[in-house]
Amino acid sequence: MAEHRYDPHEIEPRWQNVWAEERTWEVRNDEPSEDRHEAPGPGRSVGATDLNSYVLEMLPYPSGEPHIGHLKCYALGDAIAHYHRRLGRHVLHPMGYDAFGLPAENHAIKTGVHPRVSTAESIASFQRQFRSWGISIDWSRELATCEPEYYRWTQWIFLELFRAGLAYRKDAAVKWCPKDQTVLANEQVDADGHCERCGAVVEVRQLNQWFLRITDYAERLHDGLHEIEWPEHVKTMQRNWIGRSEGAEVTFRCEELDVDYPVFTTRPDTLFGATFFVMAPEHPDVPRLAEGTEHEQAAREYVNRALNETNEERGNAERQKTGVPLGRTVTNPVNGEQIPIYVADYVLMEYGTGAIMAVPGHDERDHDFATAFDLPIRRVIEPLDPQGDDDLELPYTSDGRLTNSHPDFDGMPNREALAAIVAWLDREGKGHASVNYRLRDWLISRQRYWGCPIPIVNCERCGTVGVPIEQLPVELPDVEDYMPKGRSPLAASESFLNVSCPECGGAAQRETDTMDTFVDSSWYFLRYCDARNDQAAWDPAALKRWMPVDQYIGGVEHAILHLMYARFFTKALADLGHLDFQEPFNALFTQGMVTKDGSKMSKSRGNVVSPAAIIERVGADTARCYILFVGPPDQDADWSDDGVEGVHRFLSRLWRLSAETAERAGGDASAAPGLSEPSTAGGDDLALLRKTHWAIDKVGGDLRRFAFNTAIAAVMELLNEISRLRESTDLETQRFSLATAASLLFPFAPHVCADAYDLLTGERVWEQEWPQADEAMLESESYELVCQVNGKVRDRVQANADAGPDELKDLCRAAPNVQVHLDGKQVVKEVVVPGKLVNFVVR
RNA sequence: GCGGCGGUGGCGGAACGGUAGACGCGGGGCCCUCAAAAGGCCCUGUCCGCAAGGGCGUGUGGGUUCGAAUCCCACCCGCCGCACCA
Repeated sequence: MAEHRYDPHEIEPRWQNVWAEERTWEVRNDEPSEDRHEAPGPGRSVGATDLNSYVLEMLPYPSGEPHIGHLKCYALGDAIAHYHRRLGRHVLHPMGYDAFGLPAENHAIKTGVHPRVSTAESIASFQRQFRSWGISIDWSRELATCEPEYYRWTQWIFLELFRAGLAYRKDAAVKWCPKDQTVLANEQVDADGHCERCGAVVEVRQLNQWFLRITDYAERLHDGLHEIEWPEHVKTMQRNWIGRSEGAEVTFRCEELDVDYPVFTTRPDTLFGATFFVMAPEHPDVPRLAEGTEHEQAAREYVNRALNETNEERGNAERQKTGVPLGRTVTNPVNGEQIPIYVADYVLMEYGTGAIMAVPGHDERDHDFATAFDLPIRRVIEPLDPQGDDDLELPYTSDGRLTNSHPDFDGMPNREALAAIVAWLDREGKGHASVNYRLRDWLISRQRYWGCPIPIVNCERCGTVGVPIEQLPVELPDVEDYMPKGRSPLAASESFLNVSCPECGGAAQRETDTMDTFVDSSWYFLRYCDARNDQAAWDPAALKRWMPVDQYIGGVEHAILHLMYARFFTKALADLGHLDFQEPFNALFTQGMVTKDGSKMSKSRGNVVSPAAIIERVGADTARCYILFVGPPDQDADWSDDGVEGVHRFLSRLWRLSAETAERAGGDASAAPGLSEPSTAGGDDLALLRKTHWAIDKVGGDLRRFAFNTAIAAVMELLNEISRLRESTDLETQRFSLATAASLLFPFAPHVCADAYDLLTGERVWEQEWPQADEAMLESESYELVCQVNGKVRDRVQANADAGPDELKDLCRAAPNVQVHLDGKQVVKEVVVPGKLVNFVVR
């Protein structure tokens, strides 16, 4: 017998070539929506709407080479895509590149290579590696967000939003990174006020910026979470980010200046306890209020200091409260009291109205401030049933009943009083119930080169004018100097900058900011559906066929931003009549990180595992299989080179046994192709067939719940059994079991399984229906009955599958070691679980 | 502080309320070999015992149950997200 040796470096390219040449994984938009398999098996009732499936992994940011996290993500998605195909569905499984953005540009600045060039190189490297991994991508739909064919439609979407009033420009205090020389989105600044990318301390600047009105969608983004199958923690993060609070808007009036100041509060029940009023340093009325008072100078100095503070300093709740009185008062609308106005940095301009009513008796922050400034603290809620000294002290933030408020409300439970007070305010025209959100509008302007140009022309006569659709794309000019200098490098290109106004034809200038890259990735999943369309962003029929995405896969790091923005775009585009669905991703799976020696891989730690090196050593199948085998895919997994060897041994054994078995069967599988299950069997043959059906059942179930690690373990068990029963089973039984093992493992290790299946049957495993477990084969005629006494296992005996409870009890009672523990005792209860166990409770 | 997730052998991890530790790694022993590599077979939670068998075991303490890693209560520890959001 010839020596059979598993050689992934021969096997993998060979099958990759077949798939590339035959364009196996391409799907068409005009294929009839019917089952791909001629004869759907029993239980294969895939509904009409289920016949198309869209499996999508988050598109990679091409920088350098793919890392191990990419391997995990695409190994995961590929397994799902293959499984869906084998269930008879058409599967859209595309790939693209999120190719604009700061990292590419920074890298370019460092190395002197133009971002267009370095990005193209990275993309080429990603393509090469993805192909070497053998992932089943429809390459005909490949895209990169930096291509004019793509960003033409990014610009079109921007203009649609602009026309709908959802893209607007305003002066705003924005976060400015002095190192990257650009404005940052709130989300790109960490909690301590550092630039997320370079770590520099962020400053504040006033600039005229483009925003997208995501706040209009706060409520729908919040409520829409109910209808999608996402991990609970991701939904929670999104809810926290949206930050919905119910409360009331209450108007406080400054009589001296004749101005109303509405505030938002979640606690209108504590209104009678408001003893002062605080404005944020950024509040536009602060200078005006202080003007002419003895505090004018102090207020100005305080505001200046506060504006120059970093978020790190300002965000610290622990530090002593600071502030300055403005020398004015406002009227508390519920009791007419005049309460002093302060300016203090613990109040944020971005949230609510930038001003608050302060209730030191029932809010910790207000209490801190009142203590520091010796302001009155009034209790207006008392505990119903004081639990300890804490309840009798202020601030008291729990529920209770009203006191010191007003005869109409005193004594009322505070929740009830809250509603009653809001109703009263409403009647009096002094306030109303209100919902407030933490979410802010999305700042998309970037003073950077490597991004999608904002398709706007600024005309002195006509104002802000959108570029007409037929003039799109506004191409990114090929400038020499793309170093950021505080304004966009695009402004340096005269030919780009100076245009004639699309409306009046007069001299005008282009907008020179580019868009945040999150804009590019907020709609790419739509473009895949119709990636080569040069007449429109998509044909609605194509979206109807594929959208929404059935299964989206990616890292948790995108739990908030990317996923929120994509949802926002979907809702906005639906409102504009371009889409007929509200949520882009029906189901989401978030994969865990791959670590090395327990910590995150990084160049500085020197613990980076390169996918290319692993594949060079053991092949793509092993690498893919290992990363899915090592643990549940949603959890972090530690990379172990020894563990990889174990999986390599397993695949090696699968292939070797298949090759040997095929040879013993005559090596003419292709002459008589096909696979059928041996019909009559007994003894070990039956045992092996049973194990095979057990594995079919197990792997299918595990795939449906993303338990890839146990699915692979089940195939390992099956292979161990095949190997163990090698000498005592028929060749046909072995052939059937091995081919089934290859078939079940194909979604994880496609090359070796395609090869093994071909050797054994002469057929293409990816064209085969997913195996069906035979119910009858899942049950055997006897099983091991567990015999317990007082819940402890004392013996095990063979029982017939059809034995009744009495028979089982007798069997158990007769077991030798059970008798020992029953001896001299009285049985007070007998528990029988047919198919499992018998438990005698004795005294 | 708030919210979420988790804690099981030497390690990664399995276990619809029903045999804890599947599968893999690591370790030990053996076979094949002149030798090695590769491969194959067996053992491997822990303590007592020659063995049969028994005791103890899923972060801690309680509870529910014939039976708890699993359900409930309290607590400890770890990770992640948010955090002066009125």
